[in-house]
Amino acid sequence: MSLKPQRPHSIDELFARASELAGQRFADLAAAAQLPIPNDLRRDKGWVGMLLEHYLGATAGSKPTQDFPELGIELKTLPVDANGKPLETTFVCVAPLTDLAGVNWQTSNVRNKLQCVLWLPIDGRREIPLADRVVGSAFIWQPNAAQESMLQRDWEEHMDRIALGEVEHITARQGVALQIRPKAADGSALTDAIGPDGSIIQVRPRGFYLKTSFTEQIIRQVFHAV
DNA sequence: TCATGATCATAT
DNA sequence: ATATGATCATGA
Repeated sequence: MSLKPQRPHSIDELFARASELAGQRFADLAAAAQLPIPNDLRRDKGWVGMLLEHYLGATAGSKPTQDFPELGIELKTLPVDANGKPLETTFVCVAPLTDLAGVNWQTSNVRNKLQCVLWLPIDGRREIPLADRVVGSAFIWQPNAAQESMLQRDWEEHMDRIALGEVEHITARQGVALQIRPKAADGSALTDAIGPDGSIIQVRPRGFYLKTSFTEQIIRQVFHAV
């Protein structure tokens, strides 16, 4: 476990590697990877995700693809509390705000990323020192029919508003499972979007996120269903 | 208390 | 600026 793993060649291999991480402390994983561990995540919000990507051999970089495209799998960490309840929403991908002709749910980036997810629950409790937090039990999830139609309905509602030039009227309260929120480095980041009159306007970039109520049901379905 | 809107780091 | 990885922190 101290060596950098090679890229997994099968889903079983990937899952086995992920499963081995259960119970391991971030401090030990960081030490083995020879990575410095921050005191907290305030300035390193993606640190845990990057650390686990490293261990599982995910492709680094900023490509808009699944983490393991040859396996058709997306890797997502999920910070949870002592009861296994998600503490944060889950970022999925950036929301397209222009050039929407031809975009549909079937070929959407959201559906592609969520078709098969290797979830890695992690201890997200801020009251526990980052070094002492541990990885949870990995599980692979694919949306069932009800979940997929819920995601599709939300996605289509959001995209309709965007197409109608109502992006600035979208709030995180909209959507049952999938919400849209700002996704940017800071308030100065701007991108093109469709305005109320159909012309191009500048707005804060937006992203699709899974609401905690949705990921909580996934957790329940996997760990509390008998 | 908790979710929304804001923000942080890094690579390209 | 946009993509990845997300969590922070304050208002409700």
